[in-house]
Amino acid sequence: MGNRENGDRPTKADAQALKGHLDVLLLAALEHGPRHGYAVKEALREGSGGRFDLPTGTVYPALHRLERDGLIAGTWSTVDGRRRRTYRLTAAGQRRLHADRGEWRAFAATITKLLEAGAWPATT
Amino acid sequence: MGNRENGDRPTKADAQALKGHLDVLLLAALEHGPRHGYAVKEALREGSGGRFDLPTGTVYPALHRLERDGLIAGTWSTVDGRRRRTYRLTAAGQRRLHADRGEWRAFAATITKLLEAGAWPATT
DNA sequence: CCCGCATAGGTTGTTTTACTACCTATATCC
DNA sequence: GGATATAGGTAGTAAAACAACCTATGCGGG
Repeated sequence: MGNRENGDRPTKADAQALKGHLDVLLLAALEHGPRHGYAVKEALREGSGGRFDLPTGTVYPALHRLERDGLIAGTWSTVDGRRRRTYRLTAAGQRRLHADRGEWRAFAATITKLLEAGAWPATT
Repeated sequence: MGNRENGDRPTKADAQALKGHLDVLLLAALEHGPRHGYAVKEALREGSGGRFDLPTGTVYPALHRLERDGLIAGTWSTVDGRRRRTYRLTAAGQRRLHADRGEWRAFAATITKLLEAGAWPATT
């Protein structure tokens, strides 16, 4: 048995800061049309310039979670003998994406303000 | 006995998305002079417009972690009979702050690009 | 005088989340 | 025949933030 030495190879150890922000990215990846799981993973990698090169152990469970919560819907198909689960955004998923996008803007703006402008109350 | 019904009151349940980004905020709060733990917590709350009103169970362990890692240094003092642990940024902490600030910029820019501009590879 | 609140410091235990490390299987290129 | 890319997973671990507790002092209102 075989590819024990292979598995996944994340290489760019940078994506650990995603914590609460992975879901909104996955939803956004499906915004302009359905993709299958592996294609979502690849789109995230390419679209981020290699920054978010996530292992399958991160992407697949996250997609299962989103499907369980009714934000995306998946259907099985077979292409060239390979099983594919193609996901599309549900109406609830679109609403969540819209809301989370606003959340991200506010969140990022707040952190950026504190980090860049040094907008802290007086030290005394 | 007593204040069982009090404890902490986070009110704005918004800070759970901080995940990987709390440390850099705490370091930045100490950039322009030392503060004691409670003052760091309050500065974060006020400086964020109430967005990051973190419970003590989040702030104190995080400060302990930063101190353990040598990024901040704490000293005890007593003011009006109240114990205070005042923290200052170490040289290592300043370097980390500088590095993490750059990390945040890149991270935020990547997510914003994917969310706002829809910079995804073709769905096909 | 006592109560509650703000200040100041914790701790314990839970949950969520991403990651590491595995595993199966097919098609293609060398 | 072997490696790699594609395509799907799972199990177990580690970290981080949170909820819920706890102690203690000073001060203001009733």
